[in-house]
Amino acid sequence: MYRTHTCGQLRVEHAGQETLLSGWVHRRRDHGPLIFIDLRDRYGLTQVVFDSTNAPEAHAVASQARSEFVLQLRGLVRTRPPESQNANLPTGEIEVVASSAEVLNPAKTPPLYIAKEGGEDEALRLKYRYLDLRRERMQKNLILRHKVVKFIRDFLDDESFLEIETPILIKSTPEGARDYLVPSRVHPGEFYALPQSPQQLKQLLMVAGYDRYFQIARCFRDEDLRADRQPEFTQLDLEMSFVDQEDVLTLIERLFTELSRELMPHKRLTTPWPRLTYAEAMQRYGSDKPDLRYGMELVDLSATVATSQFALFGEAAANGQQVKGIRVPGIGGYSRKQVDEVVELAKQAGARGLLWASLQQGTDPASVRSSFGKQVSNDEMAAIIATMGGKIDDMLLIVADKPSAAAAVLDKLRREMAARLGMADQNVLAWAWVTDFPLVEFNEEEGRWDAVHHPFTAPLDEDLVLMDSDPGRCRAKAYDMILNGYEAGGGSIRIFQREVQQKLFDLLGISRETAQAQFGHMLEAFEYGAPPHGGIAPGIDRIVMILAEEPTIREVMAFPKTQQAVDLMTNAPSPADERQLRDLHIRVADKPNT
RNA sequence: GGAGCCGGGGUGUAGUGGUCAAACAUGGAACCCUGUCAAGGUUCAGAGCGCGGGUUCGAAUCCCGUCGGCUCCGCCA
Repeated sequence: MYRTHTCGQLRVEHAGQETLLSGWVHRRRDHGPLIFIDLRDRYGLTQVVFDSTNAPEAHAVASQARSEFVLQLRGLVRTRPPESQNANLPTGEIEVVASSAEVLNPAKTPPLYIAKEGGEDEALRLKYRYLDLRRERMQKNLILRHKVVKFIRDFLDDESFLEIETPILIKSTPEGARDYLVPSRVHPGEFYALPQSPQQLKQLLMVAGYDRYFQIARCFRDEDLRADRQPEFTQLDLEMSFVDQEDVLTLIERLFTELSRELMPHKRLTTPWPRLTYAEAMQRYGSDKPDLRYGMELVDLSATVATSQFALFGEAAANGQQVKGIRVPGIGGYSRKQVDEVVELAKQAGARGLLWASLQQGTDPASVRSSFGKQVSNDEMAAIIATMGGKIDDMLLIVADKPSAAAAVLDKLRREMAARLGMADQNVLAWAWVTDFPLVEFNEEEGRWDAVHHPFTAPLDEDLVLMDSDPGRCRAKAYDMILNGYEAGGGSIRIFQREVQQKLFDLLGISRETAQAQFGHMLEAFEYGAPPHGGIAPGIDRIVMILAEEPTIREVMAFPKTQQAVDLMTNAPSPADERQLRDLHIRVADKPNT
């Protein structure tokens, strides 16, 4: 036996009991004849006292112990003298007086401090992840993650959902993200793909009659990484039969509202969740995943400046462009250098330029310091200020560009300014729905229509006719759940009628042969009685990241990869040996020079 | 594929052309110390500044290239 209690367990009521503890040396305070060791495991810290007069052998062990040694000790629990109790520790009212002790395993000086977090290069944390994971921050996050997944499982179980596993080795489909491929040994030259999501499989489960399915599913996408994107990540994959969009939204909203209240009781949220159409979100925020914790909405000035003599405004109106801006409060006093930085930021986001006007001196047009004051009349400036609701000490930032570019630039500026000004309340969970996404969008490069969500997404009933006449305006029964400026999940009601599916394939330029080769199993399945169905896939990593107030998804994953998709701990990926390659019928064409 | 930031004892930083064969803190070693909880005190050891070129009388410091980490754009149905 190694322990009778954990290091987070003992309290005053245990005083007088004999205890056996095992754990890591968190801190050691050596007073010579008296040594204190804080023994740590994932349950907490317990102070152990080693007294050279009462237990010289145990004391000798303690004097040899160092940080992160694994120790086992036996001793008596006792209430600490009142003046030496530690209110900061749950176990702070007691201590264990060691009678015997043993070093189960010594430890080298660790490259990371376990007791003191932060500061070091993240590469070091990733290389020694098993040490990093000992720290409170990662422990807290992984425990929260466990609780989130547990809550989801319990909730869905209560709602009659079945958790069903789907294969990791599946058929590659060409659309969407780049697949991770796995070579087949048995079939030379052929490959499995790892699922980008179990999309088709869950739809086939609906055909199979498992009308309420979910899975905590690992997904794989071979694309470049971001703070909120890893090559493998986890989704709550969920699908329901005999439902419309409202049924899915209602259930998921209830799940995550209850989850938020249960696990994050100190955070506020708005119920019912706000709903925005895609068009509305783009118009008001320039983003399909706006952070609703603050305002600073985009203002459309196109009408205000439609008749302006200022060439930039006039041309915009003539070319079907938009003039839009945001009002940033409190930065009217920005120096020329600071303003230039903001302009530079806008250019990085794709702006050709950025107009600005400082209301540091107030809203009288004559007192406004701006980049375009000489180009417009006082009346025009006054109209712009009025339309944007300008107040003293504001900075107005304005772009004139095609709608997509204006949206991208103002979204970037809105987020950057909100971050600088600390406008987002950390104690708010701004859940919301974005609905009515376009069904397809035109791919300029390839000269064809692409599915915005995926090729099984149903169009809105009333927009069905647009699939022929004006596909770009055809809306879909597709929806995203958003949270604090992140896409927390997305889903749709699927097409379950063969004719509509064929119509969409035709629109996407997928020939019957191609459709048969790629989706034949789906099309065939749908001919055997497919129920109306739809679903959603919330991203577990992102949601936990936001709940934990962490800046990256890596902080809520046990063993994440770097931006180059490398695991610094195991050094994956690594070359395969010749024997393995031969078995897999693979020859490496471009070997790096080593 | 592109842009930006970072890279120095075990760890985190100061140092932005000579005063630096590199300072401070923490960690490490040794000793002192019976109530600490970031314990305290004394002493000692520990890096030539990611790597490779270049500029200069002189380079952690400037320039070029390269490698690694991060952030962002492209990409992510």
